[in-house]
Amino acid sequence: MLSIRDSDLCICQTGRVESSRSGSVRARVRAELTDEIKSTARRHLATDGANLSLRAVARDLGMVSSAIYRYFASRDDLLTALIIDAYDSLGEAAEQAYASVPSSDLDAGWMAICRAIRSWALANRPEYALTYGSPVPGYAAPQDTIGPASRPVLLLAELLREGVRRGQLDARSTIRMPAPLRADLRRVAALPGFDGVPEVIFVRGMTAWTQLFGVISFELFGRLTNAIEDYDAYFDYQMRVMSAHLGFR
Amino acid sequence: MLSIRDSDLCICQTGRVESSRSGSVRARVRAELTDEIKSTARRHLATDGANLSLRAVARDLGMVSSAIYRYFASRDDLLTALIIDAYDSLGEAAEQAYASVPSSDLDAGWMAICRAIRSWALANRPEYALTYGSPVPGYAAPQDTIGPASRPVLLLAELLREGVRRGQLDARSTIRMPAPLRADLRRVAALPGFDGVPEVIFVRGMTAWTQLFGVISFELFGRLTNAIEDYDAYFDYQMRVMSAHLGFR
DNA sequence: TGTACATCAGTGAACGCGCGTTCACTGATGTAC
DNA sequence: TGTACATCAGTGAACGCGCGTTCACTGATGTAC
Repeated sequence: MLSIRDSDLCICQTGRVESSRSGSVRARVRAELTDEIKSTARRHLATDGANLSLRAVARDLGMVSSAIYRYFASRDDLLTALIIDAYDSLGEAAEQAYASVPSSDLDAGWMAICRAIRSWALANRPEYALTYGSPVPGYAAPQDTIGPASRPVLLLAELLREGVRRGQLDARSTIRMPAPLRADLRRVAALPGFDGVPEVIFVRGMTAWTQLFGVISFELFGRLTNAIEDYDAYFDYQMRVMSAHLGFR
Repeated sequence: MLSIRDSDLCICQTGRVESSRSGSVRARVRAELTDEIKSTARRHLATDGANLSLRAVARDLGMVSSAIYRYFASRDDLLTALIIDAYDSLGEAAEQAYASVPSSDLDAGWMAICRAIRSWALANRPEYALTYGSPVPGYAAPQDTIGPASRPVLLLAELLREGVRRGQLDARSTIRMPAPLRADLRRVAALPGFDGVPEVIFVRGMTAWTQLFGVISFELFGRLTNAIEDYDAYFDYQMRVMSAHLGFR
């Protein structure tokens, strides 16, 4: 309780000096407290999972529970904010990893994305469960989450487009696709971000993408205990298998 | 409320006649009510997910909440019973599907297992989320769940062993496995049920297995909305890709 | 077959706790003149 | 620079609800003689 109040006062005192030039102090304090609420809530996710308690968060911050309502209209709104943040931070981590690799090396790009996503998941387990685990009972994700949620997968699309552009992806197929599946893939390939990726390659991308999250979920949700000990080696191997499946050359 | 009480009386009245020969009536009524509690709880899983409420279940059954404690020692015990039942019913469904196909046709066996598991998941969404989704916050699965939980994957092992026995699985590998991964796989291959499956084949089985649950989870947890419409076709295709990956011949 | 006692299912009240959300209010911060 | 008013953050009490679990009790079912 004291810590918050004290820091508020500090900010106000220093803030008052520059209040006229750098936007209102109130706005800055507000932004900071919003962040603090979110990060406290994030900590609670670890133990409570999706049945996150507003009151518990408020208690941790030394506030009265009703004060949270100045920042979030409801518990679900707070949850939504956490979900959006999670997708964004995952997306950013993956984007940075991909950017750090020469775009000519598709295999390296793929492995960088995979490893970044797994690292993020390991470092942010509750957030991973929240976003890629079972849906939260009684919670329906609003439209605002769609954009951030597709950020990671758009990176896959970028990788595939790059491969196509460079002629480094083999578009021949061994397994015949049924017509309805082809139709679905064609529709997706028309969406912005995915345009220009042939169906055969796109479906391979989906296989690899599913495998990526499948392996991570198996690891994090405990499906590999008593089987795998060296998770790093296992993950890397499985992603290499997918790299081969994607058919970079 | 009335329905339960009435049926109890019915059973008791007819039961009294044959009480001496077919085991105690009490035991039978007890077993029936235990089942009824579980199936009511199962219905609640659909809306409440893992934060299942004992009181709500009792209410639905027209009992007082404390009465449940005659059947389950705690809420977690009830949850455990549901989890065990889920694994068992999934395992049985998969086993039956596999048994209905000639054991010489490995591809057919694989597809039968996959489709049975997906069908079960679609028909039992909350149970799927409970067993293969994110772990329940604050709940630690006891030892009793391990057996049932491995029932489905033992079927994969059986399929692989059959393939090895018949010489229908190619044990050559294209991607080099690092030593620690090989060690892990060797350890698993020594467990009862998996014995005799070469590492290379076993790791392919894990790839396919991960993909199976990955695709189902993506479908059920809403990761494919706005992309795939014909889920059946998509699933079948992905499992065929895995069949090819397993390398039956 | 009948009686006496033990077992057990279900009751109802209580304990002690939690939660999300609303609302009238205080007092501090920001703004316009 | 100083004053008057509007905005806003945080309070504290309350509403109405939920929960898991315990416990002394009643009355029915089962068992042994």
